[in-house]
Amino acid sequence: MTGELIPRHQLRVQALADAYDTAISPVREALNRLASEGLVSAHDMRGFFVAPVSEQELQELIRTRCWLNETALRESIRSGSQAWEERLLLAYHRLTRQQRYDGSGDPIPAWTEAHRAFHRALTDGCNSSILVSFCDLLFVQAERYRNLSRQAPTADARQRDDEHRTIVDAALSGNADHAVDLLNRHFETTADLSRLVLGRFENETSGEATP
Amino acid sequence: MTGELIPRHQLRVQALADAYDTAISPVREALNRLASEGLVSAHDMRGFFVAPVSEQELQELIRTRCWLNETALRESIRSGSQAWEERLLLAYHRLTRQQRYDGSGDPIPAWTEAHRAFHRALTDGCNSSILVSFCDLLFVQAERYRNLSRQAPTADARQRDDEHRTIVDAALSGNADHAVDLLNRHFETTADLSRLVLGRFENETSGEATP
DNA sequence: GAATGTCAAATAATCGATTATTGTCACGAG
DNA sequence: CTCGTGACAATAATCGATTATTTGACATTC
Repeated sequence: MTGELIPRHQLRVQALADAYDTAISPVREALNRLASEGLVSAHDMRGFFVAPVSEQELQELIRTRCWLNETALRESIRSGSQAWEERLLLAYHRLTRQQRYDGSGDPIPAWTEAHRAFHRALTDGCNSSILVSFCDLLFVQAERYRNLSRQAPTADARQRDDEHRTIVDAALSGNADHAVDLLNRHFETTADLSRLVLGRFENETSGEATP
Repeated sequence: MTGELIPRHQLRVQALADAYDTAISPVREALNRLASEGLVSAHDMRGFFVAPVSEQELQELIRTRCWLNETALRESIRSGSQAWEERLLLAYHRLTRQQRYDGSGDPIPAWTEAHRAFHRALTDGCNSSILVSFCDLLFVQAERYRNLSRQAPTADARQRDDEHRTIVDAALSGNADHAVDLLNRHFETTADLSRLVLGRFENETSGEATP
C-alpha cells in the first residue's frame, strides 16, 4: 500500500518467513488475506505477487469509488444523524492536527490512518457497514496507486486540507449535490497524480524501476 | 451458502481436514478465503464459525444490494453496449431452460449457478469489474439467507421466472427506472422469505434447529 | 534452425508433529 | 452462594520436513 513494493514483483513465501522470523504457514495466511483485499495477486502453484497496476484498473477504481462514495455520502446526509455529523467533524479535526510529512519528507503513517478514518467517516452514516467496508477497500486500493507517485511529491502540494474542509462544510450543511461533486473531484485529482507515473509500472519488464 | 450448515456452528479445522482427506493447512486456507467472502467468521485463537445471521445484517445486505445493483444496472443500460444486451438475453435464456428442483424437491446446483450468472449479467455492462464483483459477493450472501428458508419452499413458489423476464424486458427496452424498480422489489421479496425463518437462527443457543 | 522433449534446480503447497491458547471444571476463600 | 484460582483437556496456530509442480537450461528431432 505504501508503494514500497513494485507491482508484479514476486513475493517468495520462504523469504518473507525468514524476514519476519516466522514459518511458512502464517505468511501464506497473510498473503491470502491480502489477496482478498486486492493488494496481492495469487496464482495457483505459481506463488504470490505484488498486485499489478494498470491505467484501466485505476480508471475502474476511481469510477467505482465515485459511485459508491456518492451513494454512501448521500445516504449519510439524507439520514442526517447527529452522531454521524459529530464523527465527521471529529475525524476532520484530527486529520488537520496530524502532521503529514516528517522532517525528511517521508509520509507519516499516522496521517494516512487519519486520512483513511476521515474518508470512512464521510460514508459511515449510511446505515450499511457493508457499503462502508467496500468504500474502505477502495480507499486502500486508491492509496496504493497514489503512493506509486511519491516520486512527484511536489505535484501533491495542493491544498488537500482545503478540499477536505469544503467537503465537510457541504456535507454538514446538507448540500448533498455539492458535497458529492467536491468528493468526486477530490478522487479524480488523486487519480490524475497516479496516472503521471503509472506507465513505469505497467510495462512487462520494468520491474527494476525503483518507486 | 446452501443453508446446510447452521449459522454460528463452529467449524473444527481438524474435523474438516479428516472429512476432506487433507491436512490442516489447506483447510485453514480455504476457511480464510471463505471468511473474506463473509460466509465464515474467524476469531483469533478461537477458530472458525459458520457466519452468523441477523435481521439487521439481512436488512443491510438487501439495502446495499439494491443500491449497488441499481448503480450497476443503470450504468449498464446507459452505456447500452450491444454485447451486454446479448449476454443478458443469453443468461436469461439459460436460466429458463435450467430445471430448478430435482425429483425429490431439492434445488439443483446448476440452477443456482445459472441464477447467479443471470444476476451477474444484469450488472456486468457497467464497465467496472470491481462493482460487478461486489454485487456478486452480495448475491452469495443473500443466497445464503434465502437458503435458510428452504423449510418453506411453497412460499417461494412465486413466478420467479416472470420477475426475471420483466426485468430483462425493461432493461433491454432502455427503461432504467422501471428495471431498477422491478429489481429492487425482486430483492425485497427474496428478503421477506428469509425473514420468515430468521428468528430460529438468531438466538444464542438455538443451534440445534435443523434447517 | 525452430520446435519439442527431457531433466534438474527452484519453489509452491502440503503434511504430521509440536507449541500456544482457550475454555471447563473442581476446589477453596470470602 | 458467588467469585476467584489453578490444573487439565481440547483445539487453534505454528513449525520444519516432505511432496508436488513449475521453470529454465540443454539436448534432440523434424
